[in-house]
Amino acid sequence: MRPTIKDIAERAGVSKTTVSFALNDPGRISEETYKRVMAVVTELDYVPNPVARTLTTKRLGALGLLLPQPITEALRNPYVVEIIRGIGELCAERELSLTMLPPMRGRVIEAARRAFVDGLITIGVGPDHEVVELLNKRHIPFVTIDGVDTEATVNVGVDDEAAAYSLMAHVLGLGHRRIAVLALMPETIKLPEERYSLVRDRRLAGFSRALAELGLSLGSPGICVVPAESSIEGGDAAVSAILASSSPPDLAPTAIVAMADAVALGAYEACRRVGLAIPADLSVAGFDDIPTAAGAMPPLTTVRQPGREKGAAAAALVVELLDGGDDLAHEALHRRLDTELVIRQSTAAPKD
Amino acid sequence: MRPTIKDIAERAGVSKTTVSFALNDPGRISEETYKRVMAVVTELDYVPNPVARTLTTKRLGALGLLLPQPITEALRNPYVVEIIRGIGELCAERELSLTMLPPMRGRVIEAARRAFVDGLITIGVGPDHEVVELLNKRHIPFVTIDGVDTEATVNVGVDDEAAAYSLMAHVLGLGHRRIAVLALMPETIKLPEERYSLVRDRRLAGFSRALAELGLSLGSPGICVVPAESSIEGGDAAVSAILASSSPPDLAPTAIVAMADAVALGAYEACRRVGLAIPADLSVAGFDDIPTAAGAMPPLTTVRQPGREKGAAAAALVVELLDGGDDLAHEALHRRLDTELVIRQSTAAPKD
DNA sequence: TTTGTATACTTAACCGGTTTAGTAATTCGG
DNA sequence: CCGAATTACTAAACCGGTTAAGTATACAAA
Repeated sequence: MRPTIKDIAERAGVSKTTVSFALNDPGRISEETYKRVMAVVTELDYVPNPVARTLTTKRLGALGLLLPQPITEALRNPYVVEIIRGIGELCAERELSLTMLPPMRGRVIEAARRAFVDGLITIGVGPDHEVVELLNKRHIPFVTIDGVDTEATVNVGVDDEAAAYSLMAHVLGLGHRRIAVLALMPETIKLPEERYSLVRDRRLAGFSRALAELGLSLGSPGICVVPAESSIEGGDAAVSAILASSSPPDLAPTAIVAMADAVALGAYEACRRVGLAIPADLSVAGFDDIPTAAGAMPPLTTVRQPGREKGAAAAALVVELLDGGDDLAHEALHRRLDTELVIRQSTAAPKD
Repeated sequence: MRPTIKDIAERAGVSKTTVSFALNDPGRISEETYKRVMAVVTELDYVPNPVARTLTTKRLGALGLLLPQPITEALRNPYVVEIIRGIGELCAERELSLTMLPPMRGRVIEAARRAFVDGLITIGVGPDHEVVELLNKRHIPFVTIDGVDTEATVNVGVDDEAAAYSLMAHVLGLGHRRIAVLALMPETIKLPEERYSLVRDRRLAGFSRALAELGLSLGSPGICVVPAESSIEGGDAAVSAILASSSPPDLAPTAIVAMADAVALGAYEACRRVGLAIPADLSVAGFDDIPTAAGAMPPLTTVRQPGREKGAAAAALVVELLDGGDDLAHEALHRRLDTELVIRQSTAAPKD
C-alpha cells in the first residue's frame, strides 16, 4: 500500500504535524529533524495525496472547461481549439491544469456537478441556465464565453449580431440573392431547457438585419437556413445535401454563408467533389478566421473573432474571481472583443 | 458558507449516514425519510463536495494527459489534437473528464505530482524517465504514447523507424539528393535527464537507413537536419531560414522532409512567400496525415499514422488498468498501430 | 413465548492531509 | 535569578464525505 503521512511520522519518530511542516514549511522545524523526516520520505517513496490536501487548503490548481459536446466532437472545430489555447496561456502563467468536461449522462450539469476545479469556463451557456444555478451553489467562480452580458454572469464575447450583419452585407453587396446559411446546431438537445446557441440566434439576427435592408428575410425564396455540425465533415455533408436537392440546378444558391470556418471548409470539400469552382460557381464565406482559413484554396472570406484572446480573457477573469475579486466593477467583468470582416478570395459576384 | 452533509443531517433530524444513503443509495432508507432529506437538500441547495467523496471512494472520474509543453504550444500541432480527440472517445464512453497537465515550474514531473486523476497518458516519455518512477510511487496507472515498448511501461505507438524509412525512400526514389530534414524539437529541455524525443531518434534512424542504401547519411553534403517547432509557424520559420541561407541558391535543397504535417504546411507558407512552387521547385513531405493534409494545396505527401486511434487505444488501456487488469499479458499492454505512406501531389522528381 | 430476521437508522471510525492551540525546553532581558 | 519570549514539537480538531459495525423496532416463523 502507498505510504501516508502517518507512516512517515511513525517511522521518523515524530508527529504528523512535523512531517507536514517538513514538507510545506521547513523553516518551522530544526535542521536535524528536517533531515531525518526527509530521509524517511525518500526511503518510503512518499508522495502526499493531493486530494487529501485539497480538503483543507481548498485549492486544486485546476481550471475547468465545460463543453456542450463530447471532447471528440468539440475539438473537431479548430475554433474551439483556439479558445482552449487561449485558456492554456493563462494556465502556463499561473501553473494550472485544464480539465475538459464533456456532458455526462447526456447532461452538461452533471459534468459541472462532478468537476474537480477551482474555477470554470463555459461555452455558450445562457444566464438562465441550470448550470449557472448549480455553480453558484457550489461556489465555483465561472466565466461564460459567448454567453450573455447580464449582471448575473461574467462573460467574454463579441458582438455577434454586428459581425454577422457585416458578413451578410458583404455577400449581398456582391449581388447574391440565393443564399444558403449554414447555422450552428444546438449542440446538446437532450432537454429543451438546455438552450445553447445564443450565438446562433444573435448571428441569425444580424443576417436578418442585412437582408431586411433589401426587403428580404431568412424565409424569402432563395434564402434558406440549414443546420450544420461545426466541423469540416458537417459542412461537407450539409452543402452536399443542398447541392443535391437543388432542382432545377439554376435555382441552387450562389453563395454559402457559414457560421463557422470549419463548416465553410467543409463546403470546399463538397464543391471539389462535384466540380464547382469557388468563387466562380459558388461564393463561400465563413466565421471565426481559424488559422487555416487564410491558407485555404482559395483563401476564405470570413469574420475574424479572436479565439485565443477570448479564451485567455475568460481564464484571466476566472483567476481574478479566484483571487477574491468579488468587488470587481461590472465593466471589468464583461469583455466584448472586436471582430473584423476579412475579405479574401472565396467570395465574388455571382455569374448570372 | 456552503452547506455540508452535516448541515443537512441536523436540519433533517437524521444522521450523516442517512443523508449519504439518501444521495447514493435511496433503497436503503424509507420513502418518508428520503423525502424529508431531499427536501432539505433542495432547500439549502446542497451539492456534495466531490473532493471529500474521493478521499474514501478513490475514484475521481478523470483521466490526465501529461504534456511535454504548455497547452498553447501543444495544441498548435493538429496531430496532438487528434490524439486528444481519441482519448475523448473513451471519455465519452466511460463518463470521464480529461485533464491536460502542462509542465509546472518547468518540469513535467511536477505536473504529475499534482495531478488529480485516476489514470494518466503521457506523450513521448521514456521508460527510464523520472515521471515513470513517480507515477509508480503514486500508484497511478499510466500508458505512454510514442514511448518505448518495455516490460516496465504500457505503450501505444507505431513503428517510427519503418515509417520514416518508407518516406525517405520515396523521396530518394524520386531522385532527390539535396534534402532538408525538419526534425522534432526536444520539447522540454529544462533538465538534461528529461529526455523526450524518442520518436525523433527513431525517425532519424529510419531516414538514415534509407540514405545508407544509397551510400548517403544525414551528415552527407546536401543533407541536413534542422530542428523545427511542431507547428505551422515553426515550419515556416525553419524553411524560411533554410531558403535564405542557401547560397548559392542552386545548392538549396530540392526536398523538405518534415517530421510533422504541421511543419510541412509551414513550409508551404514559406514557399508561397518567396514564390516557390510545390512540387515543381521544391518537394515537401510530412508525417502524421492530419485532417488538413489531404485538403492542402497541393495535397500533402505524408506518412499516415492513426492519431485518434492512438489516443483511443491508450485511453482504453488506462481504463483496463483501472479496472484491475494487473494481470494482462504483455502483448495486450503494448499496441503497435499501422502506418501507411500516402503519396499525394507535394512530392515530384527534382527539376534538374 | 421465544427466536430469527429484515428494516431503518445511528455511532464511530476512517480517508490523508492541514492547522489551531498548547506544552515543554531553552534563551534572553533586566 | 525570575519572568517573558522564543524555539521545537505535539495532540487534537478539522476538512466533508463514506462505510463498517452496531442498535432498536417490527414482523415472521418455530
